[in-house]
Amino acid sequence: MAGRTGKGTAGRRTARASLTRDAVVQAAILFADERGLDVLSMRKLAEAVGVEAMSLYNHVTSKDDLLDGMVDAAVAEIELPTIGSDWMAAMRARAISAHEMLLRHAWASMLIVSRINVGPAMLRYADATIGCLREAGFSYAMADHAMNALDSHIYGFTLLKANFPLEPSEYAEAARQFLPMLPAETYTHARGLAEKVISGRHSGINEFTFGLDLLLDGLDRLRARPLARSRTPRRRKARSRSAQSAR
Amino acid sequence: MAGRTGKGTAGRRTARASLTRDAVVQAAILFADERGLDVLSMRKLAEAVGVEAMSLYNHVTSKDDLLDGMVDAAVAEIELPTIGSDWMAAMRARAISAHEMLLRHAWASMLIVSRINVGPAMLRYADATIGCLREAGFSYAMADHAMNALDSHIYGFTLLKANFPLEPSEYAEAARQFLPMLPAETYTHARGLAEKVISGRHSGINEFTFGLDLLLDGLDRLRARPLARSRTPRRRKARSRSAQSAR
DNA sequence: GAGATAGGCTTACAGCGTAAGTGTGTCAAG
DNA sequence: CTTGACACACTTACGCTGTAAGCCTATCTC
Repeated sequence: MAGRTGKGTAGRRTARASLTRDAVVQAAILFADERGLDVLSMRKLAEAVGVEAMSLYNHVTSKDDLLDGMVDAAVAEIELPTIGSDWMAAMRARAISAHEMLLRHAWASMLIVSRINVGPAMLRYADATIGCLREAGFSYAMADHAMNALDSHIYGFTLLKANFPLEPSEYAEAARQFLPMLPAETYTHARGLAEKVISGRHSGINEFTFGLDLLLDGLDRLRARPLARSRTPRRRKARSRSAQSAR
Repeated sequence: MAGRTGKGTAGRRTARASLTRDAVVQAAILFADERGLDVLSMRKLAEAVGVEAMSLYNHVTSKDDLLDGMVDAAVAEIELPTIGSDWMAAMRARAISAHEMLLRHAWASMLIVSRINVGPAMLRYADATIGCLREAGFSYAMADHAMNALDSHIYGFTLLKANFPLEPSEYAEAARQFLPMLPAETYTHARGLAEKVISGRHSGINEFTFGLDLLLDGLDRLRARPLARSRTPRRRKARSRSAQSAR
């Protein structure tokens, strides 16, 4: 699954061979950015770089290998959290940086959540994140939970947003056109929301930072008092243990 | 894009025609549950229901139409939040029910986040959710933000979990085998986490409810003081000292 | 009976990932 | 300068995909 290491024999550089694994991966990223992941095929990518399809296989072992390379290159663009400083600011910056990368590369979210990623950039990214949280006083288990919750938000939010086919400026008009499909008796509340968007009193824009800050604030409280988790009475009794030590 | 309406001419029922759109969709769901979405092709599905591939197109307009039908049937399995009762319990139950459905139908998360879904079940689902939050005192805008944050967690978490190729019982052993790939100097913290899992002091299991409860608790606080609201530039940070803005 | 129709069927096509084998420009060693 | 090896591009071919187009017939309505 790993693929080639890139430049094996160090210094050698032939005059003819301009194509490299890295060039193929970069071309694939550019192609997917511009035309979409579903359009990316080995034949079309080959055409884009000026060779025949099968020639690409001299540089990647399979299309999956190529996709792995694309993912790791994309993850390498994420700003790593700086260990030691204010953890909340660092994790917030990390999440926003990841979100921005995922918007730049609309294909990336889908690839990341649908395959195993153990490239060097991904490992570095996870390592820096855990390190930042550990430094902030979280246990390994809590750091693991926190990273997982934050990543769920990052990928989930971005996927939902990327899927949504409209620009914010088009929301109101789209809602107006969609309204007739929402009979008032059946879909009272969805209709109410749509009308709010039409009226201009709600933009319909969902901010990435809304859910992110809910999570960060909650994590901060857990960090402050890892034992007594919440003030809400009902359900969280048995669970509060797993909050801190997770057996 | 919509697809057929199902039974057009009401009462008619031929003796011969046993296949219906619904039967095709249900067969596809069963197929995808058992063998995976990537294996599902029109030819294989046709074989499974005992017809030729092209015969399926008498009941669905395209494979995309079939996938739309699968998604809406899956969403229909989610327990709707009951309007009027304790909103937090209702939203918690909704999220867990959705999560369970997504685990039953491992293909569903990916389909839901990667296409536009406006089937009746999805509309009902969204409507009931907004209604529940409105009833709890959230504004339309806040209800929208809340639903989006919760859904991001639901789909993001489930996708990350579904992608992960191991059973919890295998975590420790897998971590042991993976350890040599993590040089201690380069990946100090990730290695520390892996060792924690190996030692048995951290299961490695990430609970869906961990992030979910962080979000619900945060929403509850926002609901209590709706003035410190969503678009706040940076943080609702009176008490946590590490207030900071990370742009 | 006559005609319409729903819903099977076969055929065909362009595109996919990639296994397998061929040809050639460039290198290091003799 | 020759030679052998290798890197790397090439062609061909296979089985798979979704689906357009058209055919055939059992069953319905009149």
